[in-house]
Amino acid sequence: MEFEFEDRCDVQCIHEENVKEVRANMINEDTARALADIFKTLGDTTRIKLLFALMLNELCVCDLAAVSGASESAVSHQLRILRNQKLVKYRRAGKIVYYSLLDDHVQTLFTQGLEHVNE
Amino acid sequence: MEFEFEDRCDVQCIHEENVKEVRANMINEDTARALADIFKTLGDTTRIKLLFALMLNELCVCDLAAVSGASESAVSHQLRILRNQKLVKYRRAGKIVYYSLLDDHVQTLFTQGLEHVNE
DNA sequence: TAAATATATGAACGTCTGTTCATATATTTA
DNA sequence: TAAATATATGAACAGACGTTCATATATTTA
Repeated sequence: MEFEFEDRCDVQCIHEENVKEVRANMINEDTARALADIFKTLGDTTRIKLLFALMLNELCVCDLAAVSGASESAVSHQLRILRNQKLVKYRRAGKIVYYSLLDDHVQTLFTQGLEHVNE
Repeated sequence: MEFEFEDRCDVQCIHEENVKEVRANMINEDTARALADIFKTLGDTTRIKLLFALMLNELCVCDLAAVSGASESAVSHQLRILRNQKLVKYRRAGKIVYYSLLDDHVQTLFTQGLEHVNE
């Protein structure tokens, strides 16, 4: 009884038609989260620099630290995040690990992002 | 004296040629930050849902709360962030404020992002 | 096999972020 | 003008995040 009308919205201003239609075509929870996760990964200055550097060349962790200005430990931590998001791949050559972009999605996203910035 | 050799890197593994070339073409600090800021803005599930809903229709705050599942207050806070990043615009009609996408950059970025997700 | 080197990782710490709750503002309606 | 409605905003709080420092792992070299 307490929640007899729980399915009725107490807000008056809703445009039912619009809401109904949007709801029917709405992005689902998982997709929204996956999308947010990629953008979240791209939403950090250090990672932006790492990815931008890798757009120019395959580089080892030391090199990445040098060009990004972050410590090697910080870079290593961030590279793990980029690996988990399947944004970079790596190959080991002795003691050294070389990182590179996994595909060209990053390039495309950067270009689109910069287009938004430059306006 | 203390920092007599401060410009010499104590790391041995650096590939000088690569680093030099990458440094010369590196993204600058401000651009990296601006880029990170957009992606950071897109890196939240609630904001993803709001933007996705607005891709489908112009909507008021109440409607956005209804379709996103967030409270009206939370939506209002997030809309401010989207406004600041110039991702959405709004028009007032009496008591009601209608929001819509400012341009189609969001659409493009979403599409690219989803392409990365679906692989 | 021991030392050196390159990278990775866990814990700790301060900062940032998103939500909630209370309240303020703006507009309409009675 | 007072009450109601739609939205906005500030403070507070919990949780997430990025860095640092110490340490572990992997590989090479002596």
